[in-house]
Amino acid sequence: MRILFMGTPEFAVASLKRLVEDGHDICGVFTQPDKPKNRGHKLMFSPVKEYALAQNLEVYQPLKMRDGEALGIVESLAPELIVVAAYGRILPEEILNAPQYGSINVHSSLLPKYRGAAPINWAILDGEAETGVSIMYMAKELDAGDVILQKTTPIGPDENAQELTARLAELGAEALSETVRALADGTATRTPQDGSLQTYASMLTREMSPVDWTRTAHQISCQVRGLIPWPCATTDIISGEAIKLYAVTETGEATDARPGTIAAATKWGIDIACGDGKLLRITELQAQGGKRMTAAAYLAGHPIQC
RNA sequence: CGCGGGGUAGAGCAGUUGGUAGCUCGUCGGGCUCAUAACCCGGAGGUCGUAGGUUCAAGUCCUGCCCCCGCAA
Repeated sequence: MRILFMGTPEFAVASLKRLVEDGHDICGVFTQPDKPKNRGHKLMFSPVKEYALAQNLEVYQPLKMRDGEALGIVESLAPELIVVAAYGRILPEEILNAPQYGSINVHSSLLPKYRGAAPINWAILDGEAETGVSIMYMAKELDAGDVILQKTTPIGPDENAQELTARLAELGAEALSETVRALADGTATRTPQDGSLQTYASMLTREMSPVDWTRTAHQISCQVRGLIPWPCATTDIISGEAIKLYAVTETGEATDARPGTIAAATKWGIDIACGDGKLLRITELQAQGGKRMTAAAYLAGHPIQC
């Protein structure tokens, strides 16, 4: 099939890669304009652009979607289908409806739950037991289109958002592959979303970082895992300054220590008392100016007396 | 030239007013123990990121470069 792909971050690369490997004719790739990133304001290509260039695909980076230029490109490319995966822009209906098969989106949640910008993170933050991917038609309203195919996967007890994102990228690519095949066969179905069940996954912010140790060990674990790799959960009870928490485990051990106090600091990690009287063990962290390291390594240079 | 922090033993850190480097862990050897990522004793291991400069003397002051981290985007 002749497909126009739109996507930006690493998550989208898996889907584009799968379409290429499935032998589809990728007539063009839309991705966000190069922006000054990182220190020194270096101009960085998006992961999708890097991959597309390596595959000798035509890359387009329109600044605006509604000034007619983008539509002009779409019409000239004449795709049979548009596939969008984390493109990061709202597309006007003229573009969505241009291809004969329409436009479909790879979304990393089980719609109608977690519409919006950070579905993977919120699934973990909320302590969901499972999540998944949805392939749906794109509608005017964000992430509200009819669903074609969904795939479900359990969330591991120690899995963080970064790891889950990588898995869902693959799962999404798989679902996308099947969907495109079904569309071509004419066997694809479409199921309207039950709007009454929708939830919204808003963007993450720094304000979500500080850990409130009066919450339960499990809730805090979800917070830590859900905010990886950004903005990360932080706490200042270890050194007085904000330290990012990268990995924790629920030991299940009970403690009578006051929430937010360090119960133990060993080579296995730093155990902190939580609001439900259980211990949460910090196993990986990052101090200011430092690199991410194990709790044991941190303790070697920052002895804690408790 | 966006802002700031940092590069010292395998890892994490300290290093005072400039006088040839210490700590914790690991590692190696020995001991103890039914046993232990436990404990005791002993040892090895560093051209202090790199290139110059100032100085009788620089990890410690000055300059260029490389790399890392955070913020911001």
